[in-house]
Amino acid sequence: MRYSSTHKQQTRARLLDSSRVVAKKGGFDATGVDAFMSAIGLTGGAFYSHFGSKAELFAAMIERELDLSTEMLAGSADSPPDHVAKRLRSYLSSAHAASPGTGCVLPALGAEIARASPEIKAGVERSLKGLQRSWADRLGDSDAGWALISQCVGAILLARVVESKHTRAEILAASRRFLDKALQTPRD
Amino acid sequence: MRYSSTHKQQTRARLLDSSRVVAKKGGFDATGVDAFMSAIGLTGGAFYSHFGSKAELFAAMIERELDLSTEMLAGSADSPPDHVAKRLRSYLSSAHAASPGTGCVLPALGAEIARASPEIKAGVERSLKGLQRSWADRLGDSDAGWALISQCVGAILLARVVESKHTRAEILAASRRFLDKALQTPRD
DNA sequence: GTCTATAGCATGATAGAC
DNA sequence: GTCTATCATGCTATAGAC
Repeated sequence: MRYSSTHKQQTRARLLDSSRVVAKKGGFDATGVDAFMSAIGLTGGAFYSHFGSKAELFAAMIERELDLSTEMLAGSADSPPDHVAKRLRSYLSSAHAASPGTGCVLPALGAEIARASPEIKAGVERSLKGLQRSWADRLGDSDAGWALISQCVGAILLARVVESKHTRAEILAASRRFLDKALQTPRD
Repeated sequence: MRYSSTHKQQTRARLLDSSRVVAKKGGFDATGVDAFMSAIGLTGGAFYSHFGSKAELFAAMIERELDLSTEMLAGSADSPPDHVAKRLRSYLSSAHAASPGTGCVLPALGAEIARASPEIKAGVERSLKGLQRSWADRLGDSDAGWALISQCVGAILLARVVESKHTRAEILAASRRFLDKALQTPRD
C-alpha cells in the first residue's frame, strides 16, 4: 500500500484532536465535514475513511474530551491537598474563558450533548460521576462535588456571553472568591 | 387590507414567543426558518414579513429572553426577604432541567450567544449585571450575585448532559444544599 | 488513503400570485 | 400578510480515479 500501516490511525488521531478544538470554538452542528477536514489539510471526501458518519465523530470527540478533562481535574491518590483549589483556579481563569477551543467541553458543547443520544449521555454521566466522587471525597463534603462542577461550568459559560473583558474577569473572580470562602467554612 | 391593523404585530409576537421555545429546545442554528414558521402554522416565505433575516430573529429572541428572566428573578423592592432563596429553588428544579423550551435561555443557548455579535452580547451583559446587582445587594455579599447565577446556569446544563433521572436530581439537590449552607454562613 | 466529482437533500432568502 | 415556486448555496455522504 502507498501509506504506512500506522498512517491511518495517526490521521484519525489528528482529525479527532483537531476537530475537538474546531467544534468547541464554532459549535459541532454549525461546523461542516469539509471544515473539520481542511483544518488538518485534507478534503472532505477522505473523512469517511476514518468515521462512518459525522455523528460518529461527535461521539468519539465527546468521549475523548471527558476522559482528558476528568483525568486532569480529578487528580490521583498522591495529589497534594490543595489539588482541588489549584484546579478551580486554573479552570476559573480568563485564559480559559478566552479559549473555548482548548477549554472544557461542557460550556462549549453542553447544550449539544444534552440533545445527543442516550449512549453518549450515559458516557458523559459516568465520567462526571467519577470527578464528582473524587472531589467530594477529597473535600469531605458530599455536595461539594456537583456544586463545584456546576459553578465552574456556569461561570465560564457566563463569562463568554458577556461583551466586556472587565465583566468577564469580574464573574470569574467572584466565583473564585465565593468558592474559597464556602470551602474553608466547616461543612458537615 | 385583508388583515387587521394589529394582525402583523400579533403574528410577530406569536412567532417570537414560539421561536423562543423551539430554539431553546432544539438549538437556534439547528432549527430552520421553515420550522420556526410551521410551529405557528405558517409557511417559510412569510417569515420575512416579520424579520429581515434569521439573525434578526435571534437578536430579538435573546433580548426578550433576558428581559423576562431577569425581571422574574431579580424581584422588586417589596419582594419578601426570602425572594432569592425561592427563586433558586424553582430554578434548580427537575422540572426546569426537563423543560429547556420554557426554561432559562443561558443553559440552552449560552454557547450560541457566546458566538454572537458584540451588540447582542452587550445587551445580555446589561441584563445580567442588573440581576447580579440585585442579588448581591439583597444578600449583602458582592460576590454572591455572579456566583449564584453561575451555579444555577451550570447546574441546569450539567443536569441536562447526564442520562439518568436519578443523577439529574442529585446534581440539582447538591447545588441547592451547597448554596443553602454557603448563604446562611456569615460572609463579610 | 486521499482526491475530485457528484448525488440528494436542506437551508436562507427572494419573487410574484392571491 | 401569506402562499407557492424558485434560486443559490450549503450540507452529508457516496463513487471512482489515482
